[in-house]
This record gives sequence, C-alpha cells and structure tokens, in this order.
Amino acid sequence: MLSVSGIRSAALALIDRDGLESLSMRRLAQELDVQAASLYSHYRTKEDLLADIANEIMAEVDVSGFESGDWRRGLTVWARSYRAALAAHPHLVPVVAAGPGRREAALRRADAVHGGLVAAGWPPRHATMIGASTKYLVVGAAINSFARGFDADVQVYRDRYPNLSQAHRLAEHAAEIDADSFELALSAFLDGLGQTFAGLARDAGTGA
Amino acid sequence: MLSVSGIRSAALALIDRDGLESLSMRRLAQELDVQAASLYSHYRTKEDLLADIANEIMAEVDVSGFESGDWRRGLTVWARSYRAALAAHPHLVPVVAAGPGRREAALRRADAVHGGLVAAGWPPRHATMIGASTKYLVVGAAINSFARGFDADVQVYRDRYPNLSQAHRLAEHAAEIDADSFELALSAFLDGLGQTFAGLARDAGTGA
DNA sequence: CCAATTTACCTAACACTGTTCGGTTTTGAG
DNA sequence: CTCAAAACCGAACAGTGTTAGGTAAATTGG
Repeated sequence: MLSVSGIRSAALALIDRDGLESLSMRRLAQELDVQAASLYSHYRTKEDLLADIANEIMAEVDVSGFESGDWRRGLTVWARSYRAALAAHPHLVPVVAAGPGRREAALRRADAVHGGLVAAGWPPRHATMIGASTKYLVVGAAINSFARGFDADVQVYRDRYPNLSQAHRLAEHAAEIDADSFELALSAFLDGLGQTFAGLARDAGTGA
Repeated sequence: MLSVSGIRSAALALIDRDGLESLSMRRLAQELDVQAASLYSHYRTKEDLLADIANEIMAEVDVSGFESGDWRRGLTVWARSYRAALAAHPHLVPVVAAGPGRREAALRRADAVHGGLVAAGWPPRHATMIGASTKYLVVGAAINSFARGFDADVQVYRDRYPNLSQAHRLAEHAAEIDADSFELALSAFLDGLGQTFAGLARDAGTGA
C-alpha cells in the first residue's frame, strides 16, 4: 500500500536517477505499481509533493554552530551543511532555490540563524542581511555548480577565449573548482564581515 | 509577418507580465495573431527561444570596469549590472540561472572578467574562482529575491518565530532589504578578497 | 463475526503542453 | 510573370497534471 513517505522517497530516487524533468505522476505511479490517480489520495498536487521533498532535504542543514556564541563558526557550519544538502541532490536544486519561504523547517532554521547572530552581537538588521547574504552564496553556488555549469563540449571554446583556456582545461576538475570557489567566497565573505563587525564594535565603544 | 526579434520580444513581454509558467507556444502565437506551428519556422524549440531571450538580457551586463586595471572596481561594476539585468526580468531568473554556459555573450564576458582579474595581478586559478564566486552571489541574490522569497501571508509566521518578527515586519520593504543585503554581501566579499590579495602580494615579495 | 463506513485505488476523461507532418499561401528573385 | 523558397496553417501525436465517479479493500462499531 502507498504511503506519503513511500511516495516521497520513490520520487526523490527517480529525480536523483533520471533528473527533475523526467518525474511525472504517471511515471512515479508506475514505479510504485500503481495508477497515477492514486497518488492524489496522498498528495494534493505535484507541487506539494516537490515541496515536501525539498523540506525533507533541508532537514540535513545544521544550525547548531551558533550555540557556541561564535557567529563565524555558526555561519560556516550552516553554509557548508546547507551546500552539502543541496549537493546531495543536484537535480532538485532549482526546486529548493525557487521554493517559497513557506517551508516550516526553513523558517525555523532562519530563525535560529538570526537569533544566533544577534546573540553574538550583530544588530538585528545586520543579522537579517547576513542571513540573506549567506543564503545567496549557498544557493548561487549550488545552482551554478550542479544545474549544469559549464558542461560538455569544451573543445569548442578553447582558443576562442584565450583567457578562459586555463579555466576550461579544468572542466574535468569542475567539482573541485566549484568546491574551492565556494570556500573562497565563504571565507572572503566572512573576513569582510569580520572587518565590519570590528567597525561596529569600535563605533559602539566610542558611543558614536 | 513574424520575425525572430518580434517573437522574442513578445515572449519576453508575456513572461514579464504573466510569469514564466504562462508562456506557451499557443499563447505566444495568439499574442502575435498566428498559429503555434508557425513559430517553429523561426525557432527550432521553445528552449531555443528562451535561451535567446536570456542571451538578450545578458547583453546589459557591463564588464568595462576592468579596463581601469582596478579589479575591485571591475568586479563591482560587473556584479551590480549583472544583478540589475536579472532584476529587470524577475520571472526569467530561473532560466538564466539554470542556463548552460553555451551562451556566446556569457562566455565572452566570463573571458573579460578572467582576463581583467589576471591583468590586475590575480593568479589565474584565483581569477577563475573569483569569477565563479561573484556569479554565485549575483545569481543567488536574484533567485532568492524574485522567485518568491517570503511573499504573501506574513502574519502567519509572526510570533511563531520570535527572532524573525523584526525581519518580517520588513516584508513590505523586501526589495530594499534585498538590495542592502546584496550590497553588504558584495562589499564584505570584496573586503575579504582585499586581504587575500594583500597576502598574495606579500608572499610573492618574500619569494615564498 | 458481520455490517457500515471510510479510505485507497482504478478507469476514463478533460484541458492543456511541445512538437511534427503535409499542404497551402505568401513572398521575393530572376 | 515564373518559379523556388520561405512562411504559415490545420490537424494530429504523445505526453502532461488533475478530476469525477465507481469499485474494491480495509477499518471501525456493534
């Protein structure tokens, strides 16, 4: 017999295997030895199903790093686990990215991030912006990396764009470059925030 | 009579008005007083059409800032104009984001960015990663902002997530918060890169 | 243990989608 | 004015998400 979680995991498996585009209600039903209409006894729409799957994936994201009171550590743990969660299911990145803030888990996490930053000494408005910025980085990296970044026919471009030739030689090491770029972006971002934070503390100390 | 550019701009107008999902070949044809099949005399597939539109939008992106030899200025101009181009057509962001590197204009720009960074003194590998990182930021910001960030029913979440209440009061100022977050992320990122750059120069000077 | 009711499932269909085939009309060149 | 090439159209194909109505199975109440 069908179950919500059974459908969910079958759909996720199908997406991971064949890509997002090849998930159709009929195909999913077939995978479960059932007719398509039956799925609608468990999920109101396909969108609901996808949102539920996205929700499940986001459960892996770790915001516990803020408990230490060290905002830099909190952000690092959060961003890395966030990226890892997306990387585990590359075909689903567009869904998660375009997904609305309606997701329960996502909101709880956003709350934890915001709270952690404020507790560590950031003004609330900064906390909001930092949370958003970090998300930008993670989601942007995930989309560019996993939703077909450069791809395939590399030889075509070689010689045509001299400055890129070096970069394209690394198309095979794309995963490595992606990971390194993400780490570079994250640490540069955090370093920059560190300066800002120091500036804020100094201003507050001077009473300015 | 139909023309490639006529179809393109009609499609873009339709997307901007009614969203990406409501662009169908039949509807687009109707907008042009024509039958759907006729469109296929000008575009091989709908995907081709979308790619062409995305291409057109990216034409606004400005990489001329690198000509000054100031990499920080070059990146700033690039990132801002990139974001502005995406913001001008929010419904199209997913298409541009998921779009392959196949686009001619995109590659030419990537080449300019890479070349500009190297000319300013960055090692090639760093240049590649910085280009990628900046794109992460821009695309991530665009997606989170425009593909339904928080949206709608705000009152539901109030009180439930105390740390977020402040943020949600600003749901109406979402555009402003997005812009500020992007600027914060960009300047923090660039500040961090500045430190890295200084470190590289020092190491090179020491012969290390 | 049987009856009643809820739930799960299936068949069939609707209104759409992107795309193609074959034929007709329009257009522009020689 | 002719003729070839290009543009356009009607109809269809295979596929999509989703729903209405009916049947079978499982669960509950007596």
